[in-house]
Amino acid sequence: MDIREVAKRAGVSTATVSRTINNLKVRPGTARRVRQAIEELKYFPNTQARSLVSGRSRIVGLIVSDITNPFFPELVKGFEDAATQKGYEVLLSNTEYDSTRMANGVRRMLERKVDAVAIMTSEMDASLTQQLAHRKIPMVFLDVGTVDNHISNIKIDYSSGISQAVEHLLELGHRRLAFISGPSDLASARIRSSAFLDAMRERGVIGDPSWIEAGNHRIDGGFHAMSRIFERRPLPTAVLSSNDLTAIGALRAIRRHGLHVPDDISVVGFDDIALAEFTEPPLTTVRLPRQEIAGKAFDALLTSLGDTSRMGVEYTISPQLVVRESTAKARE
Amino acid sequence: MDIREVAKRAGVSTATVSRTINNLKVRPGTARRVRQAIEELKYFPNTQARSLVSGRSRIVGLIVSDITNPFFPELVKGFEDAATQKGYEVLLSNTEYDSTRMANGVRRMLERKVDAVAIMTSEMDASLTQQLAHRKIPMVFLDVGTVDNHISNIKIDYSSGISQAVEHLLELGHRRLAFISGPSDLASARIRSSAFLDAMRERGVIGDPSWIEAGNHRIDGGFHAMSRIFERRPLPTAVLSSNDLTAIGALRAIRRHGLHVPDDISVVGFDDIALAEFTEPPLTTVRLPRQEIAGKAFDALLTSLGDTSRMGVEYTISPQLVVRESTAKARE
DNA sequence: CTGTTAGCGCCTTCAT
DNA sequence: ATGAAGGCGCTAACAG
Repeated sequence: MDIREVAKRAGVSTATVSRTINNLKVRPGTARRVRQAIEELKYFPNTQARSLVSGRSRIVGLIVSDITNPFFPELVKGFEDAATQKGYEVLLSNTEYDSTRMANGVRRMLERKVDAVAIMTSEMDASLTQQLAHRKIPMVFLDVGTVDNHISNIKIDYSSGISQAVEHLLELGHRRLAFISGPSDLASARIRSSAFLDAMRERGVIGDPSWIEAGNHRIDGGFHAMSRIFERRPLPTAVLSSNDLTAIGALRAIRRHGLHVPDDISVVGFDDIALAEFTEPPLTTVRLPRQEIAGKAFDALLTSLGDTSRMGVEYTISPQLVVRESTAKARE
Repeated sequence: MDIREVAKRAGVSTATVSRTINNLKVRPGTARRVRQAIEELKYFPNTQARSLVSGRSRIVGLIVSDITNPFFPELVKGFEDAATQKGYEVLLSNTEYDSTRMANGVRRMLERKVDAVAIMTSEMDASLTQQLAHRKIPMVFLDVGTVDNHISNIKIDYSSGISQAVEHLLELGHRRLAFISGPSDLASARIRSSAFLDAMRERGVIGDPSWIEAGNHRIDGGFHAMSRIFERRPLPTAVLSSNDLTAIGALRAIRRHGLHVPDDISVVGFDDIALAEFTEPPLTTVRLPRQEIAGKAFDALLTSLGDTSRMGVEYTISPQLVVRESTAKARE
């Protein structure tokens, strides 16, 4: 079942069938006959042969840190939806935060001749991206700065997100805000921390760096950070967290400490993972729209692929505060 | 950068290079020279060309319901790990529990010429699997019975898992056990329900079907089912849930009701999703080893792929009770 | 053991 | 607008 059979049945040459499939110049009547033959034979082109000759695979790579981290599944799904809608397949690679695995992933991408790659991990290895850049494979990064030839970027306005959260808490009358940060080797986590300080300062509240306690973006880190916060006086009346898992850990520590959220302490997360809606109480958090991020990332790639001017593009994503039940008026 | 350049540099024919790559008979010395040339040129074979001629793509399909459902990420990861380790790529498809999307997924698999497919969705469309069967593409299912030509199955011993949970609760002195089921149109959920009844009966406890309340395998379903349970007297002293999300909903309803887990009511989940460890209190649950399921599924596929006798294989997976803090001795 | 040759299924000049 | 022919990079006979 190949292009020749279709050609025979439609009484044309294989070239004409090929042109019909690819929407090139074919007389309407001829095209119709070809399409009918295709229909009748339930023919579809052999992707391998196609990419062998065209040099384009219609496969895009997606490199993420860890698909079991609740941040990523939605991102992956959004990306795949966008890709499959345009007739692309996705080659997924988990780095597990490990550079060897990252290198393997890149190798697989190269072997399978991906047309473009989205790199949505937190940190990057320059030598690996160079391998891709060298072959002029368009890339898009998640918030790592520089747009360049073939390189696009999805920028996230963390400041805006953190500002909204701080604003929300200040409006509720909170003045003593603590912040549980992410791992300090994670750029996006550092940005969130300083955005917190900035937001406080801008609003004339003393943004004391000592109100920042270190977490690790996991539940246990949030738990321990919150436990350490309890050893200090005065206690904060509200706690902002660098991500939702951290906030969940904090919620747990607060409950273990015999206090109640939000009556005693307000808690705000960041990311809005699916679970945030179902914590006890439901978590007020800053939503990072992952479907949108994924969609824009794919768009950026598509743009680079279709464009002769090889410059990447930059899209900015704005997080949005989602108020649920873990925040309330400050009591004091 | 192709096989010819390597051949030239090594002073052999392309056929010899090909043989070296594929570990066929080549004189050691020659092979060494070829490998060195490969090394120096950083050559790797073009996958497309390879599969065009061999007819095998070294891509396996993985069809799941919804990657944002916490049950699946670990499964996907396990499967990809197993696959990439053997040099296969994974083509992932989300059905969203929708048969149109499922059909699209199968079409994509066919177009990309997958060598085999793992179908890990809850329910199946026979006409679609026939398309695959027709092309003699090996398949493996998650617990849907029949092993056949090219068709393998990963069987899950739900009865054992449910039994362990029931046993655990009975040992703790519980006699009034309720069960929150999954959606009745889901085979695996029905099996769990009847396994509950069987387990009770076997142990001489009245397994009253009215102690089964309907959930939907989501948090809200667990919440509402538990709320309905609270309208009845006598109250159960322990609740077993068809999956963890259901149990989380139940935990929440119990807390809202002013009762305490495990002091007032014990709760047991099923699946052991990552989150189960971090609920409040940490959830006692029956672990379904998803990495293992994924690994066995891929093994089954590999077996079918390498075997001339076309019969599929069956592996059985045994769930394992994980005792955490949501279960305690019955008070009465 | 190794080289030569003929495709795998498709797209793409180059003619017509 | 269409057809004929060559080749994408590789593997699988078939010779030697």
